[in-house]
Amino acid sequence: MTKDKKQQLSEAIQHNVLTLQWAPGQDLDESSLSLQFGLSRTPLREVFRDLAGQGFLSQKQHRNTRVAELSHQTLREFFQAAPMIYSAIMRLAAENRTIAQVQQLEVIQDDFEQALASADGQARSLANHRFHKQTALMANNRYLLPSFERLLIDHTRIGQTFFRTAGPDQPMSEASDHHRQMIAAISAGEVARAGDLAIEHWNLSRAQFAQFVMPQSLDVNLGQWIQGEPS
Amino acid sequence: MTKDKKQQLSEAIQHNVLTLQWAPGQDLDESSLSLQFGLSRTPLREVFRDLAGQGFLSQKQHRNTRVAELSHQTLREFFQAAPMIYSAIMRLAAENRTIAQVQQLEVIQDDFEQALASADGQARSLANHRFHKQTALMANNRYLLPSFERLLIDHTRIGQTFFRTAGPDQPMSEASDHHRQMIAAISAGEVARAGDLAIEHWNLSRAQFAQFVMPQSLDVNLGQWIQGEPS
DNA sequence: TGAATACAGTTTGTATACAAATGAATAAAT
DNA sequence: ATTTATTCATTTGTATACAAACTGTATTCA
Repeated sequence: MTKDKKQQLSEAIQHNVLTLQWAPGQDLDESSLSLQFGLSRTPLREVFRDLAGQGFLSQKQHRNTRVAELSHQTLREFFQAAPMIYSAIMRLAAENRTIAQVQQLEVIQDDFEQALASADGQARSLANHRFHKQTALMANNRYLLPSFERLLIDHTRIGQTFFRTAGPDQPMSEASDHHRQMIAAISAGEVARAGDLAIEHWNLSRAQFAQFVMPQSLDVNLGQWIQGEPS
Repeated sequence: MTKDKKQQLSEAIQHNVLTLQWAPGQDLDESSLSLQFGLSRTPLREVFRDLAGQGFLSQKQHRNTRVAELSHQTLREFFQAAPMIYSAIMRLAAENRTIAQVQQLEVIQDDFEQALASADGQARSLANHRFHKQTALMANNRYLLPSFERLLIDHTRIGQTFFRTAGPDQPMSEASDHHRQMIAAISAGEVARAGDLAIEHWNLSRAQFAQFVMPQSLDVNLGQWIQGEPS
């Protein structure tokens, strides 16, 4: 019944990164974490390496592992890639979904709506994360997955502010509406419709990004990227 | 003067995987490799983990590390993702390239043409690999990169047969032509043109893939069909 | 005979001790 | 006073011994 310690550690780190409880660029301490989780440094470092490979952490030779940065350069790259990848994932999900996966997605969406009703920003954001992660699972494409997951990590981190501050009003319920429509399109195998919904959903997200305040207090006008280009 | 052993090991593994000297699905032996490279198992396993994260190797809990598989399912996913990603990378390369990078790309292309003139299939294939890897570097997008690199790994592995068997005739010189046109488009910052060239180049590649006729019904490792030589 | 199980050998995973590298603080020099 | 060396404490990287898990073979029992 005892869960795998490495798994626990990995999930804890992911949670802390996604919720911004660990700030972008923040240093991690091997010895304190290994003490905390009852693991020696060897397996701990393997978890670090995995998570660095997935985009949660970043590592440099002979330097301490840290939470992956979120710079203005990062955001620029984000906007260049996100619409295309999100749309592709949604189209493939509509193409390759199984019935069991659709049912699972509906359960996750129920959780998301419950979270929206609550005041818990982290719960909202993480539920949203899980929704999109499930669509990626349904897309079932090992080549697209790593890029999508990286985008989703940073999307979730940036969206934190939005989910934390906003009440369950207009834009929130609109996002939830989109999710419901996505489920319908995926379930019906409407590929083009699913792809269009991804774009639509994405355009809604753009508004959230404007509220994001850079942790390292870089005085960047996010608007310039948001107004920017589609592609 | 002594190069980094881990780096050497990593490059050797990548080389063996890309050239099919190690067949897809083939088991790796930790102790023999650690002996061979004068490294203990700890750093060796870290290299394994990195390369598994990049798509060269695959790992499962309590099972030996192996060369990443190439199944019929893999190929299906490959065809779903490749044109879009290749095209996006090429467009971004045209958008973000620096002069130094273009010059570097020209050097790589010279190498490629030299390799085509030779009879060395591995050299041809690896030179082609380096060309496309350089375009990905120029695209300068951390989100797209991991997906592109995974595609390129398998593209190179599948293309091996083509580069090994064909002489420097029609399709080969056509590929080289494409490369030259890509350099021109990227250098001139012609984004749309670069994206179109990627699609065109990709359509040429499809012909190469046709040489690999697999039994559609069997989800077998491609490796056993590919490998022609001992050792 | 055949299935299940127990055992042994091999391989993977973890802990820990030690080596190498880094960065900060201090001392020396121009 | 600023720059350049030097030292030392801290942190990262590696080697190795040991523990846990898997695989194949042999043995037992129906």
